[in-house]
Amino acid sequence: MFTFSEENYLKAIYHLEVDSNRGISTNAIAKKLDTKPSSVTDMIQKLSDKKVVIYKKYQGVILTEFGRKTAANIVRKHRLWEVFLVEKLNFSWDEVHDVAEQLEHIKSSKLIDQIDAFLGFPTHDPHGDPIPDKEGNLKTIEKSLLSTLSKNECGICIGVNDSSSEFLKFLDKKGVTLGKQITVLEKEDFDASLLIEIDNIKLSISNKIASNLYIQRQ
Amino acid sequence: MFTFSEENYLKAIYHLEVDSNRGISTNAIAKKLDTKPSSVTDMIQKLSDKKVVIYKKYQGVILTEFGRKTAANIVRKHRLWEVFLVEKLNFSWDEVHDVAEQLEHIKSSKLIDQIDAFLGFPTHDPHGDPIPDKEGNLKTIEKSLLSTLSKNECGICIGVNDSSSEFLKFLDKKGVTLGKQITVLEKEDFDASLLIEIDNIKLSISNKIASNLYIQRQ
DNA sequence: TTAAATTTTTAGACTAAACTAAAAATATAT
DNA sequence: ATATATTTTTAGTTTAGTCTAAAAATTTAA
Repeated sequence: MFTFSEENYLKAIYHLEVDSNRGISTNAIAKKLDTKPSSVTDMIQKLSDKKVVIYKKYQGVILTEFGRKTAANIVRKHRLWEVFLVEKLNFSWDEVHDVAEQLEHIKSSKLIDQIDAFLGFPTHDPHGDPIPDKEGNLKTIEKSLLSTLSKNECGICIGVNDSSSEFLKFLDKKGVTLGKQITVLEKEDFDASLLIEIDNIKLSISNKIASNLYIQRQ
Repeated sequence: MFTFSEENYLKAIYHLEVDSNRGISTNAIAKKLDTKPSSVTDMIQKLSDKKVVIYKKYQGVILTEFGRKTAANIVRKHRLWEVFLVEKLNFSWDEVHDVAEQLEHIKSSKLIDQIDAFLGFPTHDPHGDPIPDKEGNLKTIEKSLLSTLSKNECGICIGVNDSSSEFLKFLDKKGVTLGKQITVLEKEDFDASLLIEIDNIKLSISNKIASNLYIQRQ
């Protein structure tokens, strides 16, 4: 069994491993968790004792298979709770994160299995991120950044890259939500902004926005 | 804001105050929380600094108004989660306690308000205990122990005194659940056991059982 | 390839929440 | 009313998780 703190470290390492094939540095973990590198070194020692990471001094850490599964399970709980909050309790997608950060640490396999079933076994959370299955595997779907679509291409909004509250609120305001069909009408050479159509409404969006929205091409 | 540990102390004191009109002793709290009296003294100092209890050395503690409301709110969360687990996630009434002990510490007023609404604003938990409202008030209903009913009296099962897993499983096995109508057919002088009727089935139960079941007289 | 910059670890300290053992206060019983 | 028993508090440790400051290792750059 792991403490809340240990679980948070595992989750951070899990997320950092996604876009890195080398050991995860002490500094990177410290930045992610907003703590000090010396604290990370201490905790890593403990996680190593518990066989969830492999650690050699100055070499960074990688998750063991056991560690990866444990971390995936925490992510699974986080994302299932997010779906629950949005689908059943009328939370908006920018409100769910802090509460899910707490709920992900509740220990009860029956609880999370029942939540899973209650929600109809969802595969993705309200930000479009995939939900790991019980074994820690996740099926990814083909996704492209909106900014990579060419003129006249269209697709379905399936997720966000930046899930900050500000960005999500902005999207809500513009009527951009998961499942919406988006067509690229124009691409502006000058500033790389896009003119898109969504729900028969034309909308001009900056490249920054377009680089943070995932689309499934059609 | 309170730590999990502080919240558990508050809840223990709140429950102990129900059947006591004097200060709650260090020993009583230690027994309730399965800890040592010296640990209780330490924690009480801290709770006193935080203005949730009034404490004089060797005199026990009482909750302040603020403390009482804080504690009632934790109990409110615990009981609402219990209802949720039973009504929505198919938990049986003997499985909910441990999970609710964890869920009661989740900090989000929106979450608990939405759960409340989602459940249709229930007034009692699956063991028949009343759910405090947002202000910490609870409306009690007229309840009697089954053992106090006379021959030929009847009533509705509305709660339990002992909510141990063993007792609740026993009741399930015998078909005794909340809302069931129970009629006392016979009272045995010899051992104070009862012959009752429930769902047209006759059942003989010991005095110990009858002293742990709450009934609303009809 | 050596000096400078960066990263990482070590050492020592702090806080929260628990513990044990012993001292102090209070309650009880003859 | 005093001795005994019980309860409560104090004093000193322990562990988890964090911190700062300084030392050590590694990386980068001239």
